[in-house]
Amino acid sequence: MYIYKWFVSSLDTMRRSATNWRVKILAALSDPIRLEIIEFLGGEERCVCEIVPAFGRAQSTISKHLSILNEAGILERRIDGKRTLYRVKNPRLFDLLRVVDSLALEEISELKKAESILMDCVK
Amino acid sequence: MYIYKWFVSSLDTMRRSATNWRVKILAALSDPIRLEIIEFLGGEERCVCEIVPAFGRAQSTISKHLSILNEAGILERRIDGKRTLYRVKNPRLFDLLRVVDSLALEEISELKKAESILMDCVK
DNA sequence: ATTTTATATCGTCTCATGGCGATATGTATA
DNA sequence: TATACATATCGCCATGAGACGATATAAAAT
Repeated sequence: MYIYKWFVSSLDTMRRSATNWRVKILAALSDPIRLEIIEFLGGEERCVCEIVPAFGRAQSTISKHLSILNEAGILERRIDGKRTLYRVKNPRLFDLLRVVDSLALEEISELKKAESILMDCVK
Repeated sequence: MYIYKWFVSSLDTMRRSATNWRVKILAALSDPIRLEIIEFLGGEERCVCEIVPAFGRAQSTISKHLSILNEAGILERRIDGKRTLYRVKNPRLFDLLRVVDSLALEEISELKKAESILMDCVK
């Protein structure tokens, strides 16, 4: 039953093109809580019981975010007894986030420059 | 009027944290059409009148996608006469997409492997 | 000055997503 | 076996995003 479900869903996923996978990964990353979960994990493996209290959200909410990251192949899930542990699957992800950061910082500094020019005009 | 509007909106944007900028950039990228627009542009500068017919969507739809990419700081807009030209602002973006690709390809090959194992079991 | 062309914006519809409490599932403990 | 614990899933609501036709704006051509 479980295996069947997984098999069907993975076959379904196979049918998606590489572009759709890219979208899936990027969509999984485009949420503030999910980005913070990734930062919270860093290189460590942590159980849900550690992650949930670190964010002021319902357990079901965090669980769903973790599932989204897991299904996008960003996190890896490991079950140990009654606990579930997550970790960032591929450290390349941090390279990706660093590039995003550099783009974001550039954008912010550009806006700051524009703002100060406008401020001078107003004076 | 226009400058005022832009000023207010940029101040508003300034208030967003770096994390929100990251989310904005990633959200702008997490759409198949927008990714294809970026690929279509490549390193070139193209006008909307070239982009619209390349996708089977309404002009208003493409225009909105271009605005989203522009507001996220991914594309740059230049007006020339009655035409509007767009280009990818920062070539680093392509580095980012290449990293996403490598993550996606890894995921796909992992699924293919799992699929073939399951197929063998079924035989 | 009117019309045509190029693009952005608006209003509306529908569908997807995030949030939460409640419930299900599965493991450990008493 | 009953109970507590850890986590995932379900059902619902509210909000947001994408699609599109219609309209607005603004430059170019007539």
